[in-house]
Amino acid sequence: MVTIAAPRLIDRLRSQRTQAPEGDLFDPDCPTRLVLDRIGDKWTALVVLLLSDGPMRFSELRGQLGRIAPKVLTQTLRRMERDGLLTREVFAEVPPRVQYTLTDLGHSLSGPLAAIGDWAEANVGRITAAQTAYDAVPGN
Amino acid sequence: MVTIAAPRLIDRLRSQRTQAPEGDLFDPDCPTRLVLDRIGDKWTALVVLLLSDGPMRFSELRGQLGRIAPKVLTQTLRRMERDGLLTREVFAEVPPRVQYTLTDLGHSLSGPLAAIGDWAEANVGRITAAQTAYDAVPGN
DNA sequence: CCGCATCCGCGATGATACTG
DNA sequence: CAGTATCATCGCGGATGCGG
Repeated sequence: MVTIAAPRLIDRLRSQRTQAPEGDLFDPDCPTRLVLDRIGDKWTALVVLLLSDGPMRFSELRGQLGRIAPKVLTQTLRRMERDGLLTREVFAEVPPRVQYTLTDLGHSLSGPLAAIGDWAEANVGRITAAQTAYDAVPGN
Repeated sequence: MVTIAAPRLIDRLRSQRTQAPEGDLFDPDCPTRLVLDRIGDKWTALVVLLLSDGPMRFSELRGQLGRIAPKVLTQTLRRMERDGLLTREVFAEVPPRVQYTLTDLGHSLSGPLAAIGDWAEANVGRITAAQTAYDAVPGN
């Protein structure tokens, strides 16, 4: 029933790659790997999805994420700012307010990420089922 | 110029969630988080993309991935097998041969993953540029 | 050829407490 | 409110060597 196939990446892989256009995921030395690392860290993907709806401030993000240490959230946001995924605006008010806004680059990532997220939410059941089935076999 | 938005996930987040249909990414206790962890680990995504083109054996994967320790590849493949993403077939030949094949579940993941991969390859330049720009500012 | 066993470093994550 | 500082942990990922 499932007939999705991965197109461009694999094609480029099969053909002898002489010069990657921009980046090559399968080149161990290509910084493209860094992108996957970022996406894969525990919070970046969630932050992108949250901010895709509009700017948020620190506490809002913290509340939505739940159980994230302030230090970790700061680290995540700083790294994302460095990567150009979001911008940070500090308002000299009392009480202080800091607003985080997704850049165009960040917005362009939210689409693919949402697809992954939807897939995850749709298929958790199958995965956990597969896990228990696997664990039920004595050999494993 | 970029106008992509993340749809369903956020909608579900905004509306008071009484009962998630299957899983809820923003619930800290939902195993959906595990999915992101898997995707985010260093090799799973690449393995899915490689296998989306057809079955491969251990050594082939190892060669394409480049610089992966056998132990780590084994761990990755076992975990993916447990999660129901691929199947493992051992052929009693000399020399022995072990073939890894993507399941339907695994194939259904390759689409979204390829999108992420394409995004990564297309935007590495912007990211690294943003990084050097960020690092050039004395304050950071 | 496949991959298991052992040892290990290190970065990511977290809990807690404190400050402008 | 929005962080910073400090300490502790934990498991990924890697190196190396051996076995079926």
